[in-house]
Amino acid sequence: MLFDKPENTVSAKREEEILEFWEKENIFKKSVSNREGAKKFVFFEGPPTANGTPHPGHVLTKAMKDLIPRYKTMCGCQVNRKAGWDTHGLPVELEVEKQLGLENKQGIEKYGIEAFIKKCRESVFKYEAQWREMVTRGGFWIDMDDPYITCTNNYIETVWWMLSKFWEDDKLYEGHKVVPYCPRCGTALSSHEVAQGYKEVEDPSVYVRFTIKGQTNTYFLVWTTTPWTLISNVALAVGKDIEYVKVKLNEEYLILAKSRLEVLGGEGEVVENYTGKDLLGMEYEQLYPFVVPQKKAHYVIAGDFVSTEDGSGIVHIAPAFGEDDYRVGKENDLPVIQPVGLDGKFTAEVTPWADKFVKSADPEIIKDLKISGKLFKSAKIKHTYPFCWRCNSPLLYYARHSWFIRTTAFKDEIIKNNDKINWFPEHIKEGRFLNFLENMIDWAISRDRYWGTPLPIWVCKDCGHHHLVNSIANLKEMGENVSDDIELHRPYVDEIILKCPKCSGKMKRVPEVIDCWFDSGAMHTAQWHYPFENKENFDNLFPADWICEAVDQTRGWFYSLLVTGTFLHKTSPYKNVTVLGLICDKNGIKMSKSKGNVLDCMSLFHKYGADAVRWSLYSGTAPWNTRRFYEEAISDSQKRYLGTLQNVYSFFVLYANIENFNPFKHNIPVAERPEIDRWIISRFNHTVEEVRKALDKFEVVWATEKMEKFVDDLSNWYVRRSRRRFWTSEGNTDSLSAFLTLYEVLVGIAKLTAPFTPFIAEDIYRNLVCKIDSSAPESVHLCDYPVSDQSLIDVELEDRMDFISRVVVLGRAARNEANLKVRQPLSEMKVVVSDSFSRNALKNMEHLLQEELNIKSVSAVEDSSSLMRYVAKPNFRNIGKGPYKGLMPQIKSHLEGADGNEVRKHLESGEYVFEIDGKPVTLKSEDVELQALASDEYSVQSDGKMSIALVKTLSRELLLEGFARELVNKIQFMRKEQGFDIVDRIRVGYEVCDADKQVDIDEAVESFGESIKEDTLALKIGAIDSEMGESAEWNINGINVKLAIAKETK
RNA sequence: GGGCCAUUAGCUCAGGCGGUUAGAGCGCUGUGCUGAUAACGCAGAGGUCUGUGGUUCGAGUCCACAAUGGCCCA
Repeated sequence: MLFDKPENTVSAKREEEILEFWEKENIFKKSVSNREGAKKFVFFEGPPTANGTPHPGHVLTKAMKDLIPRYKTMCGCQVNRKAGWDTHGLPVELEVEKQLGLENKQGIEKYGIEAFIKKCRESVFKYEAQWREMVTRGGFWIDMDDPYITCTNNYIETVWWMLSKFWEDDKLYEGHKVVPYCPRCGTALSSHEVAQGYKEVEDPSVYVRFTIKGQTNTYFLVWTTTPWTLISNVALAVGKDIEYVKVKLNEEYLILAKSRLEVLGGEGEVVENYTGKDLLGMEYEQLYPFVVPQKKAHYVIAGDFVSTEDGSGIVHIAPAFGEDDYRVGKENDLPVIQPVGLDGKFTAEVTPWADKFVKSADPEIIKDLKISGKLFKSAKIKHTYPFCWRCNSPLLYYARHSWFIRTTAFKDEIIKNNDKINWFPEHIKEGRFLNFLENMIDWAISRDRYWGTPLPIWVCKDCGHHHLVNSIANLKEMGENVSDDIELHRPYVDEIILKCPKCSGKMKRVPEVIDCWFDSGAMHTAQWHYPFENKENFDNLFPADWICEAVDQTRGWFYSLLVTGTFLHKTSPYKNVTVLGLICDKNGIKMSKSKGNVLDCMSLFHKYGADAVRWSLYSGTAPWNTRRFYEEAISDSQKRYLGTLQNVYSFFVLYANIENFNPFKHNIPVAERPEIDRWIISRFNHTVEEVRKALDKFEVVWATEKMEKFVDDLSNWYVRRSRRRFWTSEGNTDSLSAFLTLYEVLVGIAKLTAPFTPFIAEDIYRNLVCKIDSSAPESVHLCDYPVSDQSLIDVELEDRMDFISRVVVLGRAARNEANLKVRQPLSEMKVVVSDSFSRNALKNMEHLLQEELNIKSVSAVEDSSSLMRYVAKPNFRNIGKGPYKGLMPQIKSHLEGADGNEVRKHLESGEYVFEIDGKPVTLKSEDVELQALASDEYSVQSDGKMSIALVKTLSRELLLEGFARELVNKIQFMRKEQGFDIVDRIRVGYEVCDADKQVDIDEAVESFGESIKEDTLALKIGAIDSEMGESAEWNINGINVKLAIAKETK
């Protein structure tokens, strides 16, 4: 045996053997090192967090991130693939807190920061083994032995260096950020966490009088649901274009929005009208003067968020406790009054309520307002308010101290760089991403947490000088007793005291760590520990030619890369980016742990094979669309593509072994091979061209479509039609051509499919090539990607075959309609042809049609008027381009009314001329489409471009042959059913049940006995005898016949 | 509230330059093959291309508005 017999099914076992082979022979590493010195295709890996199990979404990402680098490698590029791990951040901390049963930051500090971050470090790689297993088993090639890891000293050192660049350029500053904050846990919550904790509650709803300066007895009427924030009030906001009124009510004057007059309960009298603009700048008296503002405060400003849906249309502004408040506060340079501690309690300055939790102070504040006469009205309101999902405390919006990167200072450059990126799909570029960039605010990069890259800023206790440490060397130089194995994490770096360069005082580090998005966004530089080492790597491998992640990275990684790249390297760190869509279940519901609809990838790999999972992710729909992912989709794609390919491959091996065919011993130039061989070779080269074109544009799904079509053509046309050529054992040229052709095409498709389905590709290649050619590369993944040979593409031949297969489709349809099964031979098919191309094609490929349709003769007829009736229609495409463009409707109705057969005759002899509104119109045959309608004598089919007619009449001869073919069919079935071996000889007994039909069957056996015997390996056909097995009654084209068979011992 | 995407056969999806019979796979019905066989082939039925307007000789495709669903941002 020259070739190994392939497994019948795509087995997981085969894939696992291939994995072992890759591992043992280091094929991945070789695929990279082989291309040393070649043009580089730069790929950046977006680092996943390994503190959870991999999800189908990750498999999709990995699959795409594997395909393109494999393709580019085979195209001759060197594609380094350094893996990465994102290791810092709140999710990791939360996981550990849960594991340790800790409930808040106090708990962590009690537990000990050092012990805590040790646990974090362990937890980060808790699922690494599972990730490795998924990545390896999926055939996703990436260098996991030398990954970049965001929590290593090297990585952190580069991040510090990058931060220093921002610092030196005054792009890193201190400020405040209003965050949803849980005072009990002492932590800010992410928007996702906040969304989990909304509840409907009853809160106070109070209207308060703010005394206007310089006007007696006149007040702004202000509404709030958080009375405790009134102490921090610094301004009132109105809508610029909203109408306001002054109302005289009893002895006082109140100002509020005109459309909110209902607040006054229908009382009072409007004495003056304003628009918001008129009120701007008006000053009022501070409500609670516990804290004296350091800047100008307590006047009216404009706010675009002011609405008149509730309240009074005048909004109280406390920048310390509201996002909008903070923003307008900054815009108007208002002070921030924040007499509330991180524990949510008032500080000592607020004498009456010091050390009281702010929300609990509300009733007392209301009481106090009432006593002082500031309260206009007080009630309760039901609304939704966020609570901590962990401890159920009401969240406070709280301005926390934070560090920012001044991204808005180079926003224009960022947007300019975005313009140079190729986005796939394109709409993200000008849509979602640009929208995000245009609404950019400064990037709050600090986090009041433990497990993260420490913000390397030290502050002098004495003179307040700030210093940003930009390297370990710098740390050692300025710090006291920095040990050589210092770990750049809390609490170790917290303990380091620097000597102040200004006053020699002691400097301590600020407590914050940084946002882990900065970590991952720094990878283009930090993965190399640049500039401390690997300068060359950085120079050669920046920027990336291509990156690819899911759509949720638009404001994540895609953004952080672009920001850091633009600032540091003045360019986008990536040139092309493919954005992947969401993974949903069969019902279009997003796959998520909480919904319990996540498919387990490893079991899918085991059940269907990684190739099948991969193909199902590449095909079907474009990668950026939302993708429904479910088992049937995988088994479908397995059957549709891999199963078909596997079948052809097994077929080849089966017969190549029987014939002992060795492709290296024969050489038949393609030009000398039969047409059908040249056809499939042409189709192959065409497919190569299209697949390359698609992949060069990252249009993955187009490539899969072309490949599926090709494999279908190969199996269901080429092999089907050529089957008999593989059965001969005589080694004639025709048979050898077939073997050579199928061999070459199979090896070609193995290479073509290698980046997509690397396992089956390797299997085919190793068996068909390495088995007999020791000089060939040991793996398909070390080969070059097929290049389409233009000289082997024969468009005319492909068109001709296309024409023939259309004739076949029509022929089969005609048979179906006339209820004539293919087993029943027919005498004649007429094909109506009007041009020399079809006439040639028909003549040329007559035998294909005869075999495929079981028809004795195929003839071309020029004139079909006796067969069918024609209806003429304009060829819109042609006419629309010509001078009669404007007359289309008239032409259409004329042609519909005309005698189609007449029109056809005219066209055949040149042109068809008629008049519309007295003007002549001349049409050529390409301007008109003719459609045929059926007639009775024939079974006629037409597809608009051509027509065929099957002669339905059966001669005695055809009828008998039909019986014979039917008998063969039943006998073969019985052979199989009774478990005979393929080579067993038999004798056949028959008995006709309908006496008057006896003669028909007898005659059929007489005339076609030899061919029946040949096909069924029968030695004799006669009456049923007693030694034969159980007889069975069959319907042989309407005649009931009993059949029995017995083994002949020779 | 803002941005973007989607809506095509019972289901999952193609439809690249606007051209008149809108395609594929699955499912369904019928049927074939039995020397690739626990497969597979073929045929048929099945569509007001979400709706309404518009541009055009011609719209699934371009434009406007609307509806429904999704993602993101507030």
